[in-house]
Amino acid sequence: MAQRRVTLAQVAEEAGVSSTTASFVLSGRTDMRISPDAQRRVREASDRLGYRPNLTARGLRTKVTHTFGLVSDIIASSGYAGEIIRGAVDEAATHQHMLFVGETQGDADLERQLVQELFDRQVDGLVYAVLGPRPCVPPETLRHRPAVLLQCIADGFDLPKVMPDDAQAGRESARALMVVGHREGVYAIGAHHRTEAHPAGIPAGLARMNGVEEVMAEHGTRLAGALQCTWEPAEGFAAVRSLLDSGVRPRALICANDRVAMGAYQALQEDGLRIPEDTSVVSVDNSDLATWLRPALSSVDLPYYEMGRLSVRLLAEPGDANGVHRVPMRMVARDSVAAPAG
Amino acid sequence: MAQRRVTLAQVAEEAGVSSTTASFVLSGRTDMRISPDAQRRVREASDRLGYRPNLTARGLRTKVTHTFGLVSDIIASSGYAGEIIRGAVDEAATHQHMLFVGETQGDADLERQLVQELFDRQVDGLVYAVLGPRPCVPPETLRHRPAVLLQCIADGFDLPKVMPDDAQAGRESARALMVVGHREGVYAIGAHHRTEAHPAGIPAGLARMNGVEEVMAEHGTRLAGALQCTWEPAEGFAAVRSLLDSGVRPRALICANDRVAMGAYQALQEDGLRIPEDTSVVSVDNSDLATWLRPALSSVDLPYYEMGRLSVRLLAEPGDANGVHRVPMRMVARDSVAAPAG
DNA sequence: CTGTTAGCGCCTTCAA
DNA sequence: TTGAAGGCGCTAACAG
Repeated sequence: MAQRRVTLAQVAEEAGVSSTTASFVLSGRTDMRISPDAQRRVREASDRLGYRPNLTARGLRTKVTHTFGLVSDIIASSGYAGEIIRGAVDEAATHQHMLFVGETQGDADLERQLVQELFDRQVDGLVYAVLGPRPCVPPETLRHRPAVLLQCIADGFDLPKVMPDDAQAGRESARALMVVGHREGVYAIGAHHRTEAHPAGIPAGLARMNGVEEVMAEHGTRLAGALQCTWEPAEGFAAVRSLLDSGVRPRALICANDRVAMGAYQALQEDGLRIPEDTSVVSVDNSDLATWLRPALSSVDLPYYEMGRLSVRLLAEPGDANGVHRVPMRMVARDSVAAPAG
Repeated sequence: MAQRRVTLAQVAEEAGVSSTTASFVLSGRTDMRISPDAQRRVREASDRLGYRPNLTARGLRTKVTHTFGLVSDIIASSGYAGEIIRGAVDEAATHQHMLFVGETQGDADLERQLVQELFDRQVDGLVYAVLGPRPCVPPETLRHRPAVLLQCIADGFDLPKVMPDDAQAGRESARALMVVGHREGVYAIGAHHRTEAHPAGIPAGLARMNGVEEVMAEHGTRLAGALQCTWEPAEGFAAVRSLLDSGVRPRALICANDRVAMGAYQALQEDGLRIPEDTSVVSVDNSDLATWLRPALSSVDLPYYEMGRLSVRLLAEPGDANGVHRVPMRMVARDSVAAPAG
């Protein structure tokens, strides 16, 4: 068992000063003049004894804990969304804060409880995150507290909100194809499928499609078609399979994410279509998967790390930051796009 | 700004009792008899005022914070290792604890500092994790503290250690092939390549190869060959490519992980070899990738979530748990294995 | 059955 | 330039 920790009082005694003096010296404050000699004695005593401040006590006294919380529905589940945590942890560290991480599995009760508990622990601020950009209702407790909403579309909450710029993602996807000359035979795969939770279609998908259509319109053209499917490889495969089976030879595919693109690759390759010579493919996520596919996949970066970072930064440097902060999504070009043949 | 929090003293006053009584009632202790009437009054006052205990103050007083820490070198970076965090967070929650997450980028100084700071915050215990199973030197501070080592091979630290059972993974891989009749033409891909950090080969790889060889020997056979490569798709592709180019038609491949297997698929398919009819493939990771490949890949589960969970459990329920805890790695059979043709 | 008293370890006003 | 005293909010001995 750890031997009893050294306290400030002990350091003070060892140095032959009062704890007040020791406190001033060790917290490096200069507004109160302490004689150089006393300073030295305190420092030496502290080192000799291996003093470490009790941060719990300090937090109780000052009401500032140098702690942030990150609560999300199912954060790490989606593989790379763990990047959000990394971004948040890193940014917290640069501000000398530690990060509490909590997960609620989407259970609203648990969520309220968790947020509550974090504030019971006197966190200096809280990031409330959901897995994908979507409407959601944060616990009321957040309302008048230092907090940031991540990927959470919530009207009536006057807080900073961090969102990926999905419309830009759509524009970047389309632009990558337009710029090499594609105009016809461009299909969207997994565009914005409807789910029980999102009867109008996934918000991210809708926003991206708007971006795609905007850019294609600027170039005097439009999508040849859009196939709905969930955002998994098997579904992407099936969607492209059905397209091919109906006799279509698409010139370019705009895939909802890298996993859908993987399915698309499988279907195209099954029919001997070459990427990018016969069919160009672009996608969104810029996950590792994009680099693993052959040929490597051009994909719009989904900046999880950056979003985690920014959220915490907004906590640490509040300023006047309420409102939506859109994190850029830029195309990372690889080898899956070429000019249309012929 | 949050209005001033309600304190226990205020609840006590509102209920017309002393704060001691209020404290006993609200922490649900029964060893001291409080009249039902007083209990009711305290509860009502607490509800009416919206009382929430200040956990910082409680922690200072009791020296128990209901907090654990998880510090690792580069935790979330590897995609699915974020699962470790999830497992740890979940298990902490079941023990009414919150989890601090910290990351050190492998910097030893930062590491010492982080561990120190977590104990300054009075965490009840600490998981020290590294990305892959490997020898490492935890900060001395951990020595006489409640801590668990995760994937960290450290002699001289008398602490519970959690490790994946890589030898079992090797046995499971080989067994899946043996059981359907493979004896010849079995190659290991990315077996245990040497790196700067591991001149003798990656520890996990070595352990697995031992398992593979053990089982194959039991069946009176051995590997036809082992190709070294780093554990990425491009390298797996290149390794299998070179095998095929040298005229070999392997009957089965034991891949170091799902990414290597993905590269293997690409090479095999390029040559028109069918999986599993011509060549069976097994692997380790059981990542999502295994389900995305066509045909779906049989892969030994790498239980990140479970390891995170177990580590925290060992913190929460210490018992006499020092020594190594091996977490089972079991084959998850899918569609990439078949009996050898002919 | 309940209240008084005394800290946990630290910071900070005030007086010397 | 320094020290004494008080209190952050809570719990735990010990009386009554």
